[in-house]
Amino acid sequence: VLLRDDATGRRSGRIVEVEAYGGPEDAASHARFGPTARNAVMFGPAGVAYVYLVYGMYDCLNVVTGSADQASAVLIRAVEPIEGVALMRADRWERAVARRRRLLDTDALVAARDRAARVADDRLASGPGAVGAAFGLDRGWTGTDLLDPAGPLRIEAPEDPPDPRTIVAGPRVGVDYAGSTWAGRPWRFHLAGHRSVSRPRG
DNA sequence: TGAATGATGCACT
DNA sequence: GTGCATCATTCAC
Repeated sequence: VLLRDDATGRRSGRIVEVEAYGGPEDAASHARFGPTARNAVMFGPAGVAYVYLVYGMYDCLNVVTGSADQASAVLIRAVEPIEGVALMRADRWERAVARRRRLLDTDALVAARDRAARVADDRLASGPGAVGAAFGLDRGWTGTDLLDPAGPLRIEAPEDPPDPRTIVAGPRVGVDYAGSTWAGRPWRFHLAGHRSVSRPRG
């Protein structure tokens, strides 16, 4: 369960989709160029957040895993909202407006807001960029200890863990640039048929 | 129902 | 200068 609990309120959700990224040897990983200013936390202790900006507008949350020399991480790709749905929806909408501030006149804004309001609660955090938006995260959260039971952003074990047989493995999304060997590794994991998964058919 | 596309900031070569 | 661990919208069928 991913949980944000701070002055902004409390929001939580079940993690239903992730991707594993290896260290420098993994051609799809941000660690592939070795340590840099952006990925430095990947080369540190496990359990801390690594948030990066992708395509100039989406903040994506990773959990650093393994030892410092392994420099591996897990991308949180989708969450099923449990608490704080209204907060998630508000933050998501706020970002959508910021993203399109130059494009929309009043009528288009109203139409976009109506469409956004129709997005099902189940799908507010269905995708790595959507997780970042729903939980109000940005790169400033990089370095946060996600295992601190009193921290503002953390990961906890669910009371009802999923049956391992319902977990599906498949290739990672959007990493074709890494070449077939690495792009083909089945390192994306999601709950079979879950409504909050980013690509139910993937 | 699915493919194509534009938006947008920055890490990296 | 190139291209990205994405998403929402538009347009084709």
